[in-house]
Amino acid sequence: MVVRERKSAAPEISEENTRDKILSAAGEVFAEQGFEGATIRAITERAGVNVAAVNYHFRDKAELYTRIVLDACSARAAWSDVMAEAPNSPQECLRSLIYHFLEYLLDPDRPAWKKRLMAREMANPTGALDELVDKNIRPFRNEFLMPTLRELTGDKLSRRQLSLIAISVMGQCHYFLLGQPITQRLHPDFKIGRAEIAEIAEHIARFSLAGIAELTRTARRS
Amino acid sequence: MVVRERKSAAPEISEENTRDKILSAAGEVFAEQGFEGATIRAITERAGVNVAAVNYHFRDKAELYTRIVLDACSARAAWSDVMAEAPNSPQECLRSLIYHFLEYLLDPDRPAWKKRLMAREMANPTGALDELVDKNIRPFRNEFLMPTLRELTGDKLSRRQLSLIAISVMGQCHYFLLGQPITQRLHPDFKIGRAEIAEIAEHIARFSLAGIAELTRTARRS
Amino acid sequence: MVVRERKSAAPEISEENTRDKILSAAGEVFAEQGFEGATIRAITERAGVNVAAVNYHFRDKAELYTRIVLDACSARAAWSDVMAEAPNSPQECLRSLIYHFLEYLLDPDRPAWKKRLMAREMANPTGALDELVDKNIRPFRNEFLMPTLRELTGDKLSRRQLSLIAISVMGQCHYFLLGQPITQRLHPDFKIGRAEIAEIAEHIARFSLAGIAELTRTARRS
Amino acid sequence: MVVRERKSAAPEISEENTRDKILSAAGEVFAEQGFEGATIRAITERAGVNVAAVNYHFRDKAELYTRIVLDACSARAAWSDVMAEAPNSPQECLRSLIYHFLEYLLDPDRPAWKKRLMAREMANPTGALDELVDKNIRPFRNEFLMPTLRELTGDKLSRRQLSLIAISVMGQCHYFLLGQPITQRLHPDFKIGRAEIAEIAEHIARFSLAGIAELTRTARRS
DNA sequence: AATGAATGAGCCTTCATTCAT
DNA sequence: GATGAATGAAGGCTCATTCAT
Repeated sequence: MVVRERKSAAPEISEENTRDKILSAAGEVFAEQGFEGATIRAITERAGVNVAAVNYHFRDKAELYTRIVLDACSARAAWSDVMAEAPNSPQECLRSLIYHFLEYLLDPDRPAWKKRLMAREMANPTGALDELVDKNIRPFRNEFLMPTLRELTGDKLSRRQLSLIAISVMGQCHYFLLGQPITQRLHPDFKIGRAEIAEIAEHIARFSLAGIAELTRTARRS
Repeated sequence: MVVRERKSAAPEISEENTRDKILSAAGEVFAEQGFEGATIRAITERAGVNVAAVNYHFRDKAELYTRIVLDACSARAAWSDVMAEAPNSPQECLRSLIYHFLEYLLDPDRPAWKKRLMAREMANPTGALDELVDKNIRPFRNEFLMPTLRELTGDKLSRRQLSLIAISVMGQCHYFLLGQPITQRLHPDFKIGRAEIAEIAEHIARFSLAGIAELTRTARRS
Repeated sequence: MVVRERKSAAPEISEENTRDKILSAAGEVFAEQGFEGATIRAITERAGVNVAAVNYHFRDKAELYTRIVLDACSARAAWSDVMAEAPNSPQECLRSLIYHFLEYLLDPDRPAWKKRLMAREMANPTGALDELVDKNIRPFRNEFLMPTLRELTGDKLSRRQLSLIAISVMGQCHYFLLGQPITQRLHPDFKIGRAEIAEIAEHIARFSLAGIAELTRTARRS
Repeated sequence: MVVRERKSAAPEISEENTRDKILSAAGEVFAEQGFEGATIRAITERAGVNVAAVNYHFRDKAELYTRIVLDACSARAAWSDVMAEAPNSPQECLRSLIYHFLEYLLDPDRPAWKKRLMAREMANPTGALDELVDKNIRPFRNEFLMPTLRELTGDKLSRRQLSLIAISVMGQCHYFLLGQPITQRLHPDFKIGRAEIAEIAEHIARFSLAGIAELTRTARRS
């Protein structure tokens, strides 16, 4: 379809090579259609390359998919860097954690298909999820969220209760990504931009801090 | 379309008719493989019936899928019936709502594939989600959850704030279904039985009531 | 779509490429079985190529059929070229027209299946007939036959009468193609070769010129 | 679809039985779609009967088709009856023959699908044509048309020439049936009712009588 | 006589992949 | 590195037919 003519002897720098063109196109298509629904032809056509190119550059359709999902789900930066300037108070710390976790999930600067793909992978794991959890989610929980929660609750709560609280916090955040098909239907005019992320983070933080405080208070009584 | 009455004198328990055999088999296959991944042949083979049977009893692969998803996602009873014995205090009412919503999502008596399928459809909508939201989710939110939240907060909060609270509540619940692939990886020994549903519901209720109270209190001050 | 150039040094005569193999085979099969009766498998098997080849080179079974029918029905050359050396007298002109029209329909050098296919399409239109009429039949009638008839009749006859005469002339010719199943049964030993075409054309010409003259004469009297 | 209730104990006379309903419906469907294109389901649905009824009353789809084609192609009455009042002059006789042959082919009182089916069978014989030719066409030609032509031409013409004349006459007539797809495209507003049949017959008669006379005259000279 | 359910064969099409260049 | 052509394996669906009632 799209014929490209090489006119200059010197290879043009701005011209994406076939491999990259495939990666971009495949990300969108996989995000829209899922692994089974996407076809190699749809990908190569959108990329403007030959059908055989996928099998040439990547071994497989599956191989290409894995490569793309892993890239889409990898964190921007290590949590420790993001959290560097975290304030002293555990309340502020949780607020910051929630904000950055939300931003990790919903960052409007990231191409939409990456978020879509991550949501897809979370609901329907194909193997990339293990790596995603190991590299991003579990460190966030174990090294940042849980310590903060412990600090907030003293040693009043059992591990089980702490876990439930962690789930409550992360669940509220994740829901904005995973539950999007539902929330979009319930609130059709609810858009998520940079401002909304801040608003939502503030809401979740206050909501959760109150819940944590309450659970801690009642635990003290028992 | 196809109405069937069993009039045979001897009640044959183990004998299913073709239509039902297809429904059972298709549910599992769709849950395992998704709509695109499932093949009619896989379904009919597992059901032990002819390939053409799907086309005869249901019009389409898509029609069969829709029928199954809607059935898998439909609430056992109308929310109004479930809520009949709801107590007077709005706090208890919210507690009850959360419990029943969680039970709707996680009911251990339901075959596992139904929950899997519901999660799949929510993360990866195919058209059946619209009906699912219209019939189950939206009524729950608009006719039960929101009124209770309004009662709990008086008229102190804006619609936006109420919506965020509703999302926080539903998000915590939904996360136990949608986020299962993640929670299973984070807490490998976390099983969800009848007892856990009660425990989780109680946790979410207390956590959320505190959050609601706090947001209401701070709103009053302004 | 698919442009192909043979650049190989050795002119391989017997080797056809896949596309051409399909065209040959499909022509015969369609002529024998009709569009509905023919199966892609029958075509590809006879062509000795893969089933998917039809879909690759032509989009559809329907597309392939259309392509073949249009090719089978297209005149060897434009009528204007054929008529270049037409003589001056309108009588001779009509004679020539009839001959060339008959030759277009019955040309013994054309593979028999092309004629069969043309007859089939004329009796059982599938959409290709529209184009066939527009490109071949209507120009012949409007630009060549009708002017000649007008010249032969002066302005003595109404449009309706001229149309009927045109139908009489074309009907006699067409009948040798369309009515072949009947004429073969009535005259089993009636073969149509190059000589017969000339004989038939001469017959139709003399028969028709007399009819035209008679109709013109009686019209003059009124 | 169409549920029919038997209310009266006595079988109603006006109610077509299943067999007849199939015959009516099948005629139309076969005429529209051809043998291969028609489906048993289309027929039984139009007839308002069960799918299995065709195989029950007729053995086959093929059997049903044959039955219908034979019926559609059978002549209304024997030619000898139709020709009873034929006038003495051979000219008038030919005129009458042409009219009745045209009427046989185009009779507006006959359901349109019968004509369509006959045309289909003539262009694309499936076996019923043999009987059609034997019973209707050949007798017309041999016992009525040829004798009249012989009378008109004396013994001036060879058998071959007489045959060609017969073909010219019958071809003009047949073309109004077989060539309808073409004539409709060339003359979109050309309808064939009872009046047109008379007009066409008169035209063909005068046209042909002149042709015959001319061929006879020139033959005499040689 | 008539029917709803069920069947197996087969059709068109599409897909991921490979081959020759 | 990159491509157009070609392939075999299914896949969804439809069809004529038969079975049990």
